[in-house]
Amino acid sequence: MLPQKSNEGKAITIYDIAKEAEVSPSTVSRVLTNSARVRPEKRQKIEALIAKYNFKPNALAKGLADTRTRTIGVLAADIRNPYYASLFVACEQAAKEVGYTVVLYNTLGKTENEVELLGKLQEQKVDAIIQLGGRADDLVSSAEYVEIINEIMSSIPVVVTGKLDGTRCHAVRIDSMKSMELLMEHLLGLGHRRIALIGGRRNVLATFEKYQKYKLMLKENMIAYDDGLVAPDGGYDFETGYRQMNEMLAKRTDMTAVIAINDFAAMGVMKSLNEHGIRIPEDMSVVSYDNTYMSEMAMPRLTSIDYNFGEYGRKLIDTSIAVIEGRKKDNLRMVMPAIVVRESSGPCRVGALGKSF
Amino acid sequence: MLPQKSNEGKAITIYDIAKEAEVSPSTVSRVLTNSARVRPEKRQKIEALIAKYNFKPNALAKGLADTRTRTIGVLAADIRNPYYASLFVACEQAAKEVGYTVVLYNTLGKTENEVELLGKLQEQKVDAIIQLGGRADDLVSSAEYVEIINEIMSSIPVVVTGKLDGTRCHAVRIDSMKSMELLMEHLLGLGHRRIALIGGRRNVLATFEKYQKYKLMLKENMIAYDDGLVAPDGGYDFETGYRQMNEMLAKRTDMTAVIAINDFAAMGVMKSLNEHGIRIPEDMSVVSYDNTYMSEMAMPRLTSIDYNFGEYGRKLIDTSIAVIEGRKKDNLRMVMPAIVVRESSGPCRVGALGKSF
DNA sequence: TCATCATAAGAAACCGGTTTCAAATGTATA
DNA sequence: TATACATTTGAAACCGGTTTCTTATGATGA
Repeated sequence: MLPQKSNEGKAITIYDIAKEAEVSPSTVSRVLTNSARVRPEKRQKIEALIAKYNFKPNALAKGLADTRTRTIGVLAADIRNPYYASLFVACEQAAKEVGYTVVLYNTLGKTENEVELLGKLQEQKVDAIIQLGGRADDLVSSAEYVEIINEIMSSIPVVVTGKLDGTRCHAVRIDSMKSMELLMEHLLGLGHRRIALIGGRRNVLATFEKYQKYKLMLKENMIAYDDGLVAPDGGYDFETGYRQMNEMLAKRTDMTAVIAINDFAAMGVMKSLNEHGIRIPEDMSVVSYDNTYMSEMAMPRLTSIDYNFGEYGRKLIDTSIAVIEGRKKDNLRMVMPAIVVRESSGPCRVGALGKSF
Repeated sequence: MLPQKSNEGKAITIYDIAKEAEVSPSTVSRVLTNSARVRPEKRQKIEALIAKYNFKPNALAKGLADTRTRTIGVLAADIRNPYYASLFVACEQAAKEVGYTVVLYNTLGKTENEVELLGKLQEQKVDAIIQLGGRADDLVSSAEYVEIINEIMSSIPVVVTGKLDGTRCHAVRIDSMKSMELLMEHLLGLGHRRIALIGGRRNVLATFEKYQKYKLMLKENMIAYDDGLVAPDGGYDFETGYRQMNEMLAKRTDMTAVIAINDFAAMGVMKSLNEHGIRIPEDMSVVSYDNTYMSEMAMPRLTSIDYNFGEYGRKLIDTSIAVIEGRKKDNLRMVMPAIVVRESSGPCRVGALGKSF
């Protein structure tokens, strides 16, 4: 019943347009890409037909001919994590602004997926690859992995959020040292001296750096490093935060503040504290990293480190394109974190005397 | 220093392999696609070269030649929402199992983005498009939108999670009626009779159906419908849950249970209740939809409706491929919800007498 | 009016695969 | 050994664009 468009089944091509406009395909292409002048009357006729048929040039053919797809592949550890989701959306937005498209694949934390998906991105001839998390965030990466990345980099530039010694790939990183400095300054300023660290694995670069900075700042403030306040390596999830807080509370209760490795872990920490009848922030301050929407939803709302995803995404895309176009860029760019203070952190209520509960 | 692979700069092609193996490109293609028999010794030689160079056939060229890309485009409302993220990951997994790839675009809830991205998917010659949320979930869709979808459907099948009257597109939907039935049965069984509804917009099909079922079940249980217990149209976010609960509590406090439209809204509801000193579940039961990770993190943990994302994703992909391959399939498939009971819902402690706080 | 030069547009090659068609090779049968 | 038939294989066309090269057209100046 609907008025049938003439693109019955098969999609229409540049040749169809050319025929109807009585010009050669080359001319249609020139109008499409605006790569050369075309006599106004022909241009108009062609543009009218493009509009009439809602013609969309085949991106596959375009990519084949161009050897440039204007597509950037993004490999994320897990898009269900709001941290990566936010960063991905930021990349998507930034890419759009400069006429690029991003395609996303999830590695789900498995190295074999990572390798397989890198291969898929190569097949698809993306112009660059951005790695969000994954193996490239490790403190030291395996020789095999480095070799794989190096082979890919012989044809496609790779940008990571960590670092990859032994490769020439570019990196955009958050200044983890600075982020720990912000939290520690905040807590020390509130009078806290026994500060616990919950969640994370120190074989991840960003976590390692935080740990280092934590120790450094203790020393600078004449506070003895206390290994019992640092939870052993764990994960970055709710369960880890909950379990590690429980375990620590079973051994001691003299800390007055907790730094959780991210919002997920912080939620677990808060649940544990809650179940122990420990009030936040009166009895214990809780702060975290990432400032996802969970920071706002927590009760009380969480003091957290914000990364400015918009800027982060823009820098990732920007760097990728700079490398694609062969413009030289510094191999490492930093994103500056900021602290967002909310109600989960408050003045230390404990004297030098001891615990309050 | 690394031993240089011979794919200096340019990626190697089927022709390079053919030349070195002293066969024609056709033969290499046959080995690649396993589409015809090839003499074992040649096959072996070719396979050795493919491995040696880690050769990856150009997906663009493949797609051009095949007019089949084995790619399904997914248009999600917002991947930062764990609901869509989980569903997307489920699709990704299901697609992988059947040799397909999915590509994701975010509409961020804007119709103009949706239209633009649909166009991009057409350009990329995806074999099918899956819409997660967006305009296709509306109770009634605009004529222009229907026309756009119809035009796309003349070349690419579209599968939606809502419904689209006036198009022939397939749908995979959650049985919203059933999901409300499960929650109501649960609450009624616990003795609740004044049950509030928070969050959501009734111009969204799934929300409308829940509302209808809510009214129906009240009637079946001889409970008078009370408009004051149903919050006006709002959003699906934390802020809406918080605000609407606050507003309702300002007017009345006689309800004993709240059904939130999703976990985000439920978190807002819980915050509001918390600030009013209303205990969960002793004073008020709270239940919700989606069963995302927030259900587990809430304090107390949330009773929520689980959708089995794995199954949902599989059905979406399955339907898409069935349509691509021209196998007839029922136009509508359902996903059955289940209730996960946790600590946020408990027996109604209020007699017919009145409120408890 | 004719030579000169800039501009516009078409023909054809190319990107890297797949597939059809026909030819070549090999095997089985008479 | 000749014939028929099944396997393998290569040549060439094709998918739908872009781009180089060449030619045709139009404008400018002498």
